[in-house]
Amino acid sequence: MAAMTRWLDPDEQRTWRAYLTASRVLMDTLDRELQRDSGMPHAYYEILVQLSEAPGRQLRMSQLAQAAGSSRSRLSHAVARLEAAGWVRREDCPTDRRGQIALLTDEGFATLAAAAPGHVEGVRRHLFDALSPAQVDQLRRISETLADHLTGS
Amino acid sequence: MAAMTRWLDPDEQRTWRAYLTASRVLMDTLDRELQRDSGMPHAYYEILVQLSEAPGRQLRMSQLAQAAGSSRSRLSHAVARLEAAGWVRREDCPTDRRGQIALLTDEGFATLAAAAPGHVEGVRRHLFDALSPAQVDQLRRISETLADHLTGS
DNA sequence: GCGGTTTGGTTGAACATTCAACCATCGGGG
DNA sequence: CCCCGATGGTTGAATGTTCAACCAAACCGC
Repeated sequence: MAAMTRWLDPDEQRTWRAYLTASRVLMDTLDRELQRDSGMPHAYYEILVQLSEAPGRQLRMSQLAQAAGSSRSRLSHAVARLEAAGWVRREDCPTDRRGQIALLTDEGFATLAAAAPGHVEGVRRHLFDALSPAQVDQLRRISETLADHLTGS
Repeated sequence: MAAMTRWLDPDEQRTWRAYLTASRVLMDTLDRELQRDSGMPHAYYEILVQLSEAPGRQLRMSQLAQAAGSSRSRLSHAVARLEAAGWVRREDCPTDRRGQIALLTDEGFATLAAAAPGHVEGVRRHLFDALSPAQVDQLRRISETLADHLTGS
């Protein structure tokens, strides 16, 4: 037997709607800026960032998928595109014959280096400039709590 | 001449990463639950919700696009699908021969009513249950500030 | 080392979104 | 009244994402 639905009260409704709108508009804006200035969607930028921060600028496909918050299938398609663009290369993994290693090419690194300043400026303008230092701190705690809660369960 | 990039300091980095992860995982989770339980993506759910709350359960396409945070093109495609599913119907606008009115069918309303409890439960479980009342309040203020900032500029 | 399960990764089809081009109508200024 | 720019909406192609099916290699127990 089903328990009664715990509906949202008016305050929660308002919070949820505001959150939905804000995160949608923020992401849309950053995504469009990145596409306009660097010709890639935010998800692809994330992949390049993760690779650039990995030792040797390379990662196993699975680890890269995890780091970039992507499904393996999605990553597979994405890396195929990034490879076609010359920004990423694939190599066989020496220790596991099933494995593939994605590695950031010099050209990919250069593209990322060119894209980063504009994107960071966008994040600052659209997010941090609007919030007080206290709010930034609150947002960090809230986000970390949520991420823990979601991945923990 | 370009000004120096205002890079993110370590605290800001951490906040931005946490926010990215949390909002991505939250939305992915809710989206997958909605798809599994009701066979529609979150964006389509939003369209049905907006229609259900409009007077007469109908809206002009443009207003609906605005309300659902969608481009007109996207909405056009989406409504075509929703119409094929029998959840929405299109009618000509009597006062503007260019216009189209989208209206929620009874079947669409029933589908929405069936989907809502599960979805709301998901929002509560994945979002509100993880946060303290103070944090919920903070999140609301932050989100409203951001939305204002983004749509204002 | 054999057979079954799990893991790593890819593939193709279905679906969703974006972008630019397009058509029709509306509305305002000569 | 006519023209012209702005508005409302759709379309098709290109691009991304998801889902399920699949293959191969690794791991595990015996």
